[in-house]
Amino acid sequence: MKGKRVTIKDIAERLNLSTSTVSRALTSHSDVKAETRKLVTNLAEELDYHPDPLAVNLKQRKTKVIGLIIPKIVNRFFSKALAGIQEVVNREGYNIIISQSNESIYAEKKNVEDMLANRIDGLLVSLSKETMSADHFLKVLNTETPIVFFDRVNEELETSRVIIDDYEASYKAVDHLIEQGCKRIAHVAGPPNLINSRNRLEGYKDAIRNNGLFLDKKLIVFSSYESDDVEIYTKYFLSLKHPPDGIFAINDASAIEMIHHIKKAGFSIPGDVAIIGFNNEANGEFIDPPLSTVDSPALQLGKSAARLLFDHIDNEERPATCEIIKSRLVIRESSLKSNRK
Amino acid sequence: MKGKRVTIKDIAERLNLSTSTVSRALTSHSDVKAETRKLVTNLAEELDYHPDPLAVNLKQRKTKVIGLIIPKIVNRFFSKALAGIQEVVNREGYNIIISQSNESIYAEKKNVEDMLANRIDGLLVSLSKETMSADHFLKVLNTETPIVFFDRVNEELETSRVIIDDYEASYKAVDHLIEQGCKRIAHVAGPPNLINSRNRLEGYKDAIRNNGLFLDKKLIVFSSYESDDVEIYTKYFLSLKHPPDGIFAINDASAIEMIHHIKKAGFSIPGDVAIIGFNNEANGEFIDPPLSTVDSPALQLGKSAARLLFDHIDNEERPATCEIIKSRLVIRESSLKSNRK
DNA sequence: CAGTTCTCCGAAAACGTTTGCAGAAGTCTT
DNA sequence: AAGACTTCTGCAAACGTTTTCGGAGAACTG
Repeated sequence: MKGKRVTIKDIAERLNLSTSTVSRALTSHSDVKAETRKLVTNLAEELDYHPDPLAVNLKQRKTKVIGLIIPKIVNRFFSKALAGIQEVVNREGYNIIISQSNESIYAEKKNVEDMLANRIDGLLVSLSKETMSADHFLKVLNTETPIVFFDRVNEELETSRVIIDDYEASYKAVDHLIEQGCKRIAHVAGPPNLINSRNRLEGYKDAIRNNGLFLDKKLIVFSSYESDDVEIYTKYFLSLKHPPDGIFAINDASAIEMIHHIKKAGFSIPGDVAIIGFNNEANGEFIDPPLSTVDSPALQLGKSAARLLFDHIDNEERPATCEIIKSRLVIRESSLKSNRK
Repeated sequence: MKGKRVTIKDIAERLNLSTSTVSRALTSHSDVKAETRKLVTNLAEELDYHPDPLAVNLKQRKTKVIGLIIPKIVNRFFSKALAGIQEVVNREGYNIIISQSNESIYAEKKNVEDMLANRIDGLLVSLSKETMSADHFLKVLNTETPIVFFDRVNEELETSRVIIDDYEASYKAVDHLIEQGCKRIAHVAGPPNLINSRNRLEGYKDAIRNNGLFLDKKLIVFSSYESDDVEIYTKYFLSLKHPPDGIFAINDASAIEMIHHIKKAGFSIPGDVAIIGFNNEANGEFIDPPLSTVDSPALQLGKSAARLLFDHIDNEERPATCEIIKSRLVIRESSLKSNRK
């Protein structure tokens, strides 16, 4: 006995009304007598009526679905952002269709195509590490579907975006390391085509220079986010004639792994080399030594991005804006050389 | 110039055909001359025609959406499962609507209601830690919507489920600890209403007993998955007259935090107490000492659950089954007392 | 060549809503 | 008391498909 959904027609028949009146009574849109409205809403309640989203959407020419393209769900940063997005999206009665680029530009393009074939009402995206140009998003824009980029954003397109204060965060982190007495600070940078990697790199450079230290290009490496990456550049750092006495890593996972390798090589942390990570991931607090890091509010980032997207969906004329979420330095022991803890 | 979607009618007009013929030509369903089919498909290709999923779904009485209810997205285990689910769901051309119970039975019930109001074609769920009974899922079953439980499953309902081999995994982990010479092994168990917690507890108990050790109830604590939890029960263990010399934890996060507290209290790992975690999360490999754990294949779990769900969607008569995914012991240093590394 | 079977295609209904238009009451104005 | 508003409601079209039914013509059968 397949639950036989209650339709608007059922209500109309039982009340001797037309479907139009019932519809109007329910959507509270236009004029219908208070009395009949009461009648309708009561019966609807009683029968546990829910309008069929399929029919409504077809009529309204909306899918009530927003697309999300991220590099990797399992990346904690993105799953946190997803949680934030999901919160506001659900509150709006929308659904999300997720797809992962897996850091591949090829997959990203394919995802965009799929999103377009389905009909989505809006698109949220954080670019893959391989993405250089944003041409594949032009098609989406042509259909008047709003896009909001977050974290790994694009700057060519006339779209809204929300990012964290990468430059400042980076500057503050490096500044802190210098305050602790570090003279040779290494930086593990992200893929250089990502704007946030570049911003962090700039923050790093400026902090070094403004403090009168020597900016040694040998102390900068670019992470490819590959798994065997970390061991390689850690060993590289340690093999230098003048190894770094401080490291600003691309993320906590990288920092934690570096600590492991450095300790194994017989150096002490933070004594020989101080380390600070990025993202404030779960385990950083409990490793040895506890990891200093930058708390990047991924959840809030997701929420803001989603809200911004709905702004655009609700108001076609809304001009594109850029929102910046403030991060926060979290100092633990891995970066504390001085004893004034 | 809002992209003016190409419809089946446009094709029909340009070819002087009826919409029905075009539809048939495209769906390759029934009889239409090869020649006209060619004509239609070519033009469709040329115009970049995509059937409007909204209309198709309304007609087909399907939403092409499956619901997913999990405790927390940011929990790495679940985000991995989500990645697996997402993979097969997307391949089937379905979308996912996600909701989190946040470990609350109240939220879980609400989520189920929402899923029902939207129309979903299937439901994937992993229960909250508070869930005792599964009555709130009966409504779903009444609408003939298939449900598949995974990991944190329900046993009352006549539904398919996929789990990991909790009992065996637990047994093997504890067995390993005993092999290493542990005599007093503690167990951090999960909420006792979750079947997988109970299975692991049983595995633990049997391993203890079958090896002729004394099963000390004082060495069993139940985790509530709250964040301040770990410190409390770690201190409890250490305060015992006869503290444990081995611990089998509920998950890696807990194990890592315990290691932190135990080291801080002046004990050595694995010397004084050996530890093994669960889930094989990212950082376990690089902490000090590297964490032994049980690798639980969340991705595969998600994939299997999703595939099972589609089996049910495609075939209403499919009987409910239970699939068990094998886990694997990952031995690192945190559990190695003997030197035969 | 009349009857039968096939092959292909079109008309129209259907899925469950929303909405423009118009008409039926009722109320107000003068 | 008749016109002019209001206020409420119903009809029917529409959203873009799929699908049932039946019909036209071609091709075969005897």
